[in-house]
Amino acid sequence: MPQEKTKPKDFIRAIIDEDLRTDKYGGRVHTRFPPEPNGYLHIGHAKSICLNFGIADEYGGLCNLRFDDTNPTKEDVEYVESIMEDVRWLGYDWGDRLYYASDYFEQLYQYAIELIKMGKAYVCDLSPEEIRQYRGTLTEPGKESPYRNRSVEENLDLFQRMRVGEFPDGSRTLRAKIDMASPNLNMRDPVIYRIMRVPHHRTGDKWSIYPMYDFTHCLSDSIERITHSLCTLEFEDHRPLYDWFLDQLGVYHPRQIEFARLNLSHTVMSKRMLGQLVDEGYVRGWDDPRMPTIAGLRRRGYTPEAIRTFCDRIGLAKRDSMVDIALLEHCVREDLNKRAQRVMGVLHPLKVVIENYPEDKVEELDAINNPEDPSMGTRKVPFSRELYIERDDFMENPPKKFFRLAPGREVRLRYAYFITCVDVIKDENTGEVIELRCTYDPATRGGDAPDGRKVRGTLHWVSAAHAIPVEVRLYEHLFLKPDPGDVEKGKTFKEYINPNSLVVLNPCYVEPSLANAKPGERFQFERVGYFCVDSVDSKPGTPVFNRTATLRDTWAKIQKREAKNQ
RNA sequence: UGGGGGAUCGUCCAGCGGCAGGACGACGGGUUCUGGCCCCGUUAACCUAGGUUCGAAUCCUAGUCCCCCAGCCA
Repeated sequence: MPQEKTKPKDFIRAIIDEDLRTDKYGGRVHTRFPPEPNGYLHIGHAKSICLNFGIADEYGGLCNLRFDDTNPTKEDVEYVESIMEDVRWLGYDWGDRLYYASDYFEQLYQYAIELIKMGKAYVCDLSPEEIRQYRGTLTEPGKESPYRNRSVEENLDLFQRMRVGEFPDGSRTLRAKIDMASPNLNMRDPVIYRIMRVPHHRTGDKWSIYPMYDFTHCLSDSIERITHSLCTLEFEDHRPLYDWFLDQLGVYHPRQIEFARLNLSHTVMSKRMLGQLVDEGYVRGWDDPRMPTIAGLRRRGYTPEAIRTFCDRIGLAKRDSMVDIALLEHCVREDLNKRAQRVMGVLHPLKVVIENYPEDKVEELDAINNPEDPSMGTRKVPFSRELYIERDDFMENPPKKFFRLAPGREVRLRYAYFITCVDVIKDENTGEVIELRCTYDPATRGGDAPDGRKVRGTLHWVSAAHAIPVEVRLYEHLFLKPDPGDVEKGKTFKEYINPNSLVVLNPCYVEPSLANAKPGERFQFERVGYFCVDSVDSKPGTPVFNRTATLRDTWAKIQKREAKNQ
C-alpha cells in the first residue's frame, strides 16, 4: 500500500484519540450538531457540521442533529426546515437521531426539581434589572439574592406555579445556587428557568417556563450520551457551569471542547448583520447568491464537495483567525474544473461578420465537453457567417502582451476556424466599435492549420442566429473591506458593501445547447468562469445564470500591473 | 484593576527538545485549441526579554499584544 501523506490531526481529534486509548467512553464517539432554529445556516455552521459529522464518520461513531429550541420568542419551524435541508445538502445523515431540546422539557423540569430538593436551586423574585445589579461586575463580586435561602418546600411550590403560568413574564426565575463571588460571572447564581408565557413551535402552550441554554445543553448532551460536545470559544467560560450541573445531578458527563469559529474575509457571519442585509434590502434574501449562507452558496453554484473540502483545509484551532475568501473560491474552482461541462457564452457581445463565409451556410462543429474528463464526450456547436465574440477580446490598438483579435491579426475561434480581422465598423457619432469584419481560412476547420501556422489567441464565440439570449448575474465579494465587522468610528458595516457585488448583464448570448439547462446545473463558460442556472428566476427555455466564480485571469492581472506602471 | 483563552510566512494550518513544513495568495517559468487546468521554481514566519540545555517555536521566568465574559439570548 502506498504511503499516503497523512494530514496531521487537529487538537480535537488528538483528544478523542486519547479518550479512546484510555477507554473513557467505552470506545464510543458520539457528537451532535446543535443549531438554534432562529436563522439560516452559513459557512461558519458548515465548519461545525463538517467537524461533528466528519468525526463521527471517521471514528465509526454517530452524530445527532439536535435543535436547541429553548427560546420560543426567537425560533420558528421555517428555520428548522431550512437547517435540515442544508445539512442534508452538505451530504450528512443523522439517521433516526433527529432531536429537539424541547423533547426533554419534562425531564429537564424533573432535574430542576432535583436541584431544588438538594438545596442547589431557588426561585428568585428579583427583577431583571435587580438581577443585573446583584450580579456585580467583572472586578467586583455580586450580592446574594434576598430570596436565596427560601425553603425547599416554598421553592418547590413556587416553581410548580411558575410552570403552570400563575406569575407574569419576568416576575420570577429559577436560579442555581452556586457562588455570587465567583470570578466567573456564569457561576454567580445563573438563571436556569425563566417565565415566558408564549407558545412554543413544538410544545404549544404546554409550558409557561423555558430552560436556559446552560442548563439545557449539558443535560441534553448527557441524555443523548454524547461523548464529545464541540462548541465555539465563547463557551469556554461556560464549561465550569456545564460541568457543575452534570456533577450536581450525578448524571452521564460528556466532555465539552471549544474551537475557534470561522471568520471569512470580505463577508460577515453574524446572524444580526446577515439579517440586517436581508431586512434592509441590501440583498434579495437569505439565499441571495452573495450571502455566505449555505442556501446562498448553493444558489450561487457552490457544490457540497467544495464546501466540505474548504472546511477540511481551513484546519481547526483555538486562535481567532480570518480565512481568506480566496481559499473558498479556490476550492469551488478545483471541484468545478473536474465536473463542470464546458460551453461557450458571450457576456459582452461584439458582432463579427465573416465576409467570405456563405450567407446561408451552417456547420455543426465538434466541441469537447470537458478536457478534464473525456467520458463527458463531445457536442455539436453551430457556426455561421455572423457571430458574437467577447467585446474585450478585441482591441483596436493592442499593447504588446495582448494576443487576441486586432485589426489585421489572425486568431482562432475555439473548435472552429482561424479568422483575420479586416475591418472595424464604428458608430458614426460615438466612435464605439459596433462590428468587426473578418475573413476565415476554410483550411483551418476544427481549429488546426494544416500548414502548421500558429496563432496566439483562441476566442470563444456564439453563432448569432443560433444564440440564446439570457440574463447573467455577475457577483463579486459582498464587501470591499476584508473585515467588514471592523467598523471605523461613525460608520456602519453596511458602508463597506461592494457596489459591484451584483452586476446584471442582459442580454448575453450563449450556445443553443443551453436552452434547456436545468435549474441548479453548473457550467464552465470557457475562458470566463463557472456559472449555475438560477433556481428561482429561471424559466423553461430562458435560463438565468449566476456566476459562481471567475476563472483565474492572468490577462487581467497583466493589465492591472501595466495600469499601475503607467 | 476579576476570570477564561490565544500569539508560527500576507492568510490558514502543522511542528510536542534535534535542518521550521503544507495549503491559499503573490511573483517567475514550462505546457496548452480555455491567458483555464496541470507542472516547475521563487517569495515569506516562530510576540518581546531573560533563563535551562550540546541544542528551544517547543521547557522555565517576566513582560507585551489580541479575543471572550456583567441576557430572564444561544
